[in-house]
Amino acid sequence: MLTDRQLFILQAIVDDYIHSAEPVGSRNLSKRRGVSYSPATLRNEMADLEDMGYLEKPHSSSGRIPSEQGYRHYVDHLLLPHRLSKKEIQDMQALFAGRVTEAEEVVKQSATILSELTSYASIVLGPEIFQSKLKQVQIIPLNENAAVAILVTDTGHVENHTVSLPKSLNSSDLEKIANILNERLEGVPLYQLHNKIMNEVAGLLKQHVNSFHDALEFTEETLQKSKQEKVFYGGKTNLLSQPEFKDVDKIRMIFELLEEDHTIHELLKPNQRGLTIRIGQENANEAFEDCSIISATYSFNGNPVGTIGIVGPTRMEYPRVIGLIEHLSKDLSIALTNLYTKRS
Amino acid sequence: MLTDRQLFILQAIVDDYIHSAEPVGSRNLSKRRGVSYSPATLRNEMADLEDMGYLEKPHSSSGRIPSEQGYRHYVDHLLLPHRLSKKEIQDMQALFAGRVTEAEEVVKQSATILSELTSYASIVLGPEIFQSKLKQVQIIPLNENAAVAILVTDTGHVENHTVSLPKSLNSSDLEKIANILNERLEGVPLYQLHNKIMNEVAGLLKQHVNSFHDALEFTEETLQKSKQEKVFYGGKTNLLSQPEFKDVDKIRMIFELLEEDHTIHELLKPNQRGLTIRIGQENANEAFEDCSIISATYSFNGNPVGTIGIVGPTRMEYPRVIGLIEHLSKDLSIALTNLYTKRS
DNA sequence: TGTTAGCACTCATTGCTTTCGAGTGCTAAA
DNA sequence: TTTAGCACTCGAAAGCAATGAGTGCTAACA
Repeated sequence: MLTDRQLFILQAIVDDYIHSAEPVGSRNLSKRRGVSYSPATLRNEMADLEDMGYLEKPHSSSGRIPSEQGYRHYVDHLLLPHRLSKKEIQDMQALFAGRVTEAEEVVKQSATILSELTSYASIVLGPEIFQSKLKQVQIIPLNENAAVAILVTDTGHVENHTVSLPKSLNSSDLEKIANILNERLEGVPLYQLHNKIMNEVAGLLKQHVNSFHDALEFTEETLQKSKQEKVFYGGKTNLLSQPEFKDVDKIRMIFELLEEDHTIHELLKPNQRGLTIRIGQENANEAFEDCSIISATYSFNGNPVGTIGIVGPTRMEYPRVIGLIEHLSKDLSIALTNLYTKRS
Repeated sequence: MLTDRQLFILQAIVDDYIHSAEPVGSRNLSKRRGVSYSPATLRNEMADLEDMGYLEKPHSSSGRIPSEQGYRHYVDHLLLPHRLSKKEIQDMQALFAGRVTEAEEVVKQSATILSELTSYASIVLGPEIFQSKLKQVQIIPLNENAAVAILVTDTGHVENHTVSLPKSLNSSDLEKIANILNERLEGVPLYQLHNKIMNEVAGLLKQHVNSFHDALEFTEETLQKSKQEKVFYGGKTNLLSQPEFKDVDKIRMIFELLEEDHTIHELLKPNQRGLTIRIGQENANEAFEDCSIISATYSFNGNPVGTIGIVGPTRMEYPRVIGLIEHLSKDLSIALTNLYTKRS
């Protein structure tokens, strides 16, 4: 077990290294305000901390840097709550000051703000819209082969895609189908659409439309949701300013990974609620071995529907980033939930 | 004026440097197949070419590299038409093989393909939709304060945004407004909407809706087009593999510029028709001083509506990139125009 | 007169030393 | 238990010679 003094020293070293990016030596550490031990004492303690795996040396005669275990212990036990500055809070609240009408838009802007405030890169997932409810369906024929299907949800989200138009359906059929869908499906959560179609709509279609098979297929296609994996990035370029990524190969691996939306989504998708911190190898991905990712879920009407996260070097300003993410994820959840419950 | 031999040598040097990224020396050049001059002769000619500004030396005893003027001359006078490979052509055509129903989607995918085929970064602008015609307007109230406005164009493009709902308009007013708009504005090109509203719609509104002033403002807001500057990027990460950008600061400047959509749009917006090649300083932007940009407009029903472009180092594979861009811009124009004219 | 061989020269790159200094571990004294 | 002292380590920076690909120039050659 670590003594109080060891904890204090570990904390001091991590704090120092986070800001300097330079290995911390005993001499400098002892000069730090608040530290009243001599270099020699510190050396002894630092050697012990290294033996226990909390610190490491880049080479045998250099200062110490925190190991991943060191960061982990710092994050788990030594973190002082960080006071956000006025400006930080204002910048975040400015997001919600305007009329919040579209969830996805706000979420995208969150990514931007977050990367600007942290000068790391941000990743934002979602919001997953399958919980929101269908408000209206529009089918707009474009030519004899294709139509645009538009789904509007109660959260103001609009999805659209083109659907192919079976020859067997004429425009009066389309109108009927649209009417049936709007009548039967308004207020139905998106994830239940498929069931509802099979159980209720199919029967009505059979009753009112001639070529039932085509009509059913067309209906299914019309109500297809866009792929769920919405991944937005902000401030990737910020990473280029970090000294640990001055090597182009390293940053290339990171950037290549950040283009794989699917992998990123898997990595960050909202499984557990609340804040997650992954340090270095904990990310289980070679490209991220020198990165830490801090992420938090945000929720919509009480259910987690997305994630906001920050990618930076393992030497990350944990206290501040955690403060920002916690604050923003809360604000975001409130804003989205307001948006949701205010609907008629 | 350059002699034939000088032209030949210039071409050989540019070709060589483009592929090796190493300064070209007389000795190696003379060993090149097809070159039958001795190193000494080449040295004389190279010195002359340098005096005339077509070549330069990184330092006094190194081989030559093309100057910007050298690239310019190469591009203007020495370019051999490049035969695209089967695979390249296939990859591009695969874009249009499927059902092409939405212009913007195809255009985005063009950016991806282009960056994959070239291993440079691609920039794609547009398509500017203001020429397309309004097909239908939908106004869907979300709550007492806001509604979603949806515009569908004859090209299958769907725009949507939220609009605030004046208290003075009730749902029957909204229905009336939507009816008037659809009746009067179908088939009207988007850029004429404003005029049409003022000239024709305003009168009808006054006639049918009580609070005329609110209604007019609401209508204007409803038909607001999204901002015209659509800029898509592909394969930025490719640039990290180029030896000229192994310096993080250089690449950071480029990436920062590539985040300024507005500047990029200004730089590439379709002014003149056809192919444009900007080499190094011709881009008039410090971040691009080591980059060349090759771009071509694509058109929609005969009018240029967008641009596809490639950003790479000045040492770019000009012949191949030009071949690809020309081919793709033509295909794209045809595909879009087909899409357009096939509409009912 | 245009081409080429020869040669001295240049300069980035590489590898090797040296120096410097911040840092360490260890021992012994306080 | 803490600290002063000291020898030691090792990366970074500086200096230096060797290497070699390249040049410009001159003189010989066809």
